[in-house]
Amino acid sequence: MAREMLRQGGRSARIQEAVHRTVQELLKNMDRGEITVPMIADKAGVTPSTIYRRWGDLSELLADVAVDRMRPIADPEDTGAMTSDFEAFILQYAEEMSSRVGRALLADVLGSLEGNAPVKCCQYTYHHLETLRKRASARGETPFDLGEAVDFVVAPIVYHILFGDREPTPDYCRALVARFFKQ
Amino acid sequence: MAREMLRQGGRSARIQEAVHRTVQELLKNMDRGEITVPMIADKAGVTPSTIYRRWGDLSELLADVAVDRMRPIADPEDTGAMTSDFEAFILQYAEEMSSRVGRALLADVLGSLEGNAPVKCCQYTYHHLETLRKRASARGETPFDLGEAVDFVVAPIVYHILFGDREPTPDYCRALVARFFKQ
DNA sequence: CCATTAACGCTAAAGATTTGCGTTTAGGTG
DNA sequence: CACCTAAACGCAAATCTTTAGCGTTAATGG
Repeated sequence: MAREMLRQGGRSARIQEAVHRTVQELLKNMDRGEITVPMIADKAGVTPSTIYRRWGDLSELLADVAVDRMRPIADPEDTGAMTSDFEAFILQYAEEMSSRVGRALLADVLGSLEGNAPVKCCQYTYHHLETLRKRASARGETPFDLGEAVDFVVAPIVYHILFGDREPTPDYCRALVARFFKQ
Repeated sequence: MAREMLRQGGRSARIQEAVHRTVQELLKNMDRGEITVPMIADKAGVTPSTIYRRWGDLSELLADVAVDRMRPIADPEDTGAMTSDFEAFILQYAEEMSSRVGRALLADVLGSLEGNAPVKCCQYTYHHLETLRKRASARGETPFDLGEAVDFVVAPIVYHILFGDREPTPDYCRALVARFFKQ
């Protein structure tokens, strides 16, 4: 997001909502390279200057929307055991992030020079991992370390998606997970 | 780079050279957010349309320049043993990539939607690691696996730089390296 | 040395971004 | 609850960026 809103209610919120929704719809139907601020403004029923003043430029707006779309809606599935919980979460994470949409979200999040979209995005991941960790603790399993989970499993997956040097296939992801718990 | 040049000599090469040099100078003195194509064209003594036709847009040009700047100029230092070679290389890699300039290069490389800047950039890393691996083999040491080196060490460093969730300090990097060789 | 055509320069048109100014309205205050 | 203040907006002019047409230059191959 650009700056945090000083005014949260009414018109301001309605416009944010309309703009976000418009961006998401446009992203479904066209390449991000073809999307422009005036185009978004028109479809959202707002003037371009409103968008420029509020978000700065297109990449900040896209990053804002991307972070919003990445926000967790549900906790990771509970499969009954830590390792299977973890593996299930990672497989879904890799699939989502390596999809066309996921790659676009990552690009948008990392493309914002201002703001702190990257940190927010990565906090969502930590949050999910933390949920799994607590769940494991509650079961009496010896929990894993958050930082190590990111280093061993999440980081490699994201690296390969970003640099395109290999595909994060389910087999590859399972191997990462296995290596992590066997360390 | 946009497409590969069909004509490599004379004027075409001079212009590429001038534009690249101009971009690098501008990057030293100002934020990338303030740099524009007409500004580059002016300082390089070219018309803007030439840049647009050849590179497409600013982010492609920046990616092209960034890849160029990342191209290895020298092999990693030879310290006499594989583990110290590897650690020395990683420490330098982390320092370069986490610097102001390095973060900008990474952002530019990953910011190009077209082209294959990310793959090229990452191939440079593989090339360096391969050099270290061969050198170890020649010494009679049992060499490490390239893919695992990226997964265990390079990927976490890059992840933390990109998402800003922690600093890749020398201590942290050394711990990654130690974990890799102890695995 | 000549022919071919990729790549360039110039310029006008189209489009995106910024800016000034008046208006609306959210959030606070008496 | 009516009022005040300033944030956020709409509108429109000015500025800047990007695209496209067309003639010119010069790299490459014969």
